[in-house]
Amino acid sequence: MSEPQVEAPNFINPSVPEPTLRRLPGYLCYFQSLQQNHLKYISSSVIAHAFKIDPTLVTKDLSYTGVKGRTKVGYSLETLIEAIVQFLKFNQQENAFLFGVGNLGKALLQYDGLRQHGIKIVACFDIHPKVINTTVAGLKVYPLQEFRDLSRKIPARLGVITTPDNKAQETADLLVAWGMKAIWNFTPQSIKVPEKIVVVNTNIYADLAVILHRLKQS
Amino acid sequence: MSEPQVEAPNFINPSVPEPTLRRLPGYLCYFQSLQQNHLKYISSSVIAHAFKIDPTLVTKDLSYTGVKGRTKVGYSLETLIEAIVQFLKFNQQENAFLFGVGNLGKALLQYDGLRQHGIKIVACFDIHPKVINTTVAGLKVYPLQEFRDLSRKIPARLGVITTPDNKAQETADLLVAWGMKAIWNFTPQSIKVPEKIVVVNTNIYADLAVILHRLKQS
DNA sequence: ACCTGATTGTGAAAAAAATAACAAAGATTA
DNA sequence: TAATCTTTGTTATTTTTTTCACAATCAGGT
Repeated sequence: MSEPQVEAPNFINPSVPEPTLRRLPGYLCYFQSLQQNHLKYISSSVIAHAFKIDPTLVTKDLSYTGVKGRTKVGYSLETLIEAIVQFLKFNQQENAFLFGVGNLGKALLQYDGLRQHGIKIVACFDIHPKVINTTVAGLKVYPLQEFRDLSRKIPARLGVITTPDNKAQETADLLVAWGMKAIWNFTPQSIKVPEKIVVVNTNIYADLAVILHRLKQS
Repeated sequence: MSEPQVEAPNFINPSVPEPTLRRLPGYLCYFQSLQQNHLKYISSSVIAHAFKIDPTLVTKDLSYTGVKGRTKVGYSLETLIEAIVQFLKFNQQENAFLFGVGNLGKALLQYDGLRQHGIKIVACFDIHPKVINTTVAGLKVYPLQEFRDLSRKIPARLGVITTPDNKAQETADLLVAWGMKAIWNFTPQSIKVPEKIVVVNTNIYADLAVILHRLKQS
């Protein structure tokens, strides 16, 4: 634990494959639970078994974070965890605005997990009088009109869209207009934004489709 | 609209690629919104543009559902929508049990979208006295002990896990023990189940990792 | 001091997915 | 009626991702 096992952070960073990026948070969660059980080291084959993938793939995924394993020992959990957290920027606070305080919006606002992974929702908005000015998870719900003002007062680059599906596009337009750099879209509706804006869609129906398809096959 | 444009449903079904399966619900939502705007036909190039992917890819995805497009016209929206719904089994009711009535669990219970896509949550369970016997979205919250009995009375193959992370594995074990065939795991924790059980993980941290990575690059 | 066997890490091969190229069909217009 | 031009749909190619094969390392035991 004395010498640094992490090297070449993101300097030699030949564009991480997206599948790798998507697996890393899963590893992280797994490693953290192992660490709570007082484990110190883990090998790629054990990880691979837990995730039902090939050990080589695990090795390659982990290599992107810069960690080095020790022959016959495996990877240090502590080092791995720190490296992945840093690599994924889960320790750097990123402010976010949330739009649409319905069931899902409320769930996200009350969810500790986002905070623990660097996302701080700094304000939330809605257009329904019934929720406006109520408080959810310690945050006042503002009318959408106030987004413009607040976006000037509070620095944030990320907008979370949890509106009804048919409001997704106009909300996205608004976010872009007031300077958001990234949009996390929880509606199944595809949204159109300028080239440079980062958009990531979280669409549970995609997962549902996979479940139903596999279920009917088996 | 008179002759059937849908043929070869899933007979000649050379295992649909998972990426295709995951894109289809997005198309469906898009088509439905277009239909509400009284559009009748759509071409692969327009779809491709909306989703920022290659038109050929759209064509191939749609071909799995058995729909045939018309040269110079495109695909009939009505036919497409019906074909995708049938293909993804969104019109066949699938009963589900939900475990863990926290923020996320409640949000899912109150969410109409699942019902509209064939998922009917028939009962929900928790272990905390504070929520047991309360009612959420018209469903009584049962103590986990009653799962065994209820699973015998109500036929269901799908279990939804929305417990805290550290309860995911034991919940999964219970689901398997009482005959669930598929598990939809909303915790980031990877779970270990017998070979034949279908598991799909919905892990928002995977999406978060992609956002943060793209955000820091740009 | 020397095996032994588990483990990392890398480069090659295979598989999967996306894109490109192109042929065929058929609305639409001249 | 013929020409044109958009669109589908198929086959080939390229790119991406995963898996395989194997060399190098080195803890732990003999």
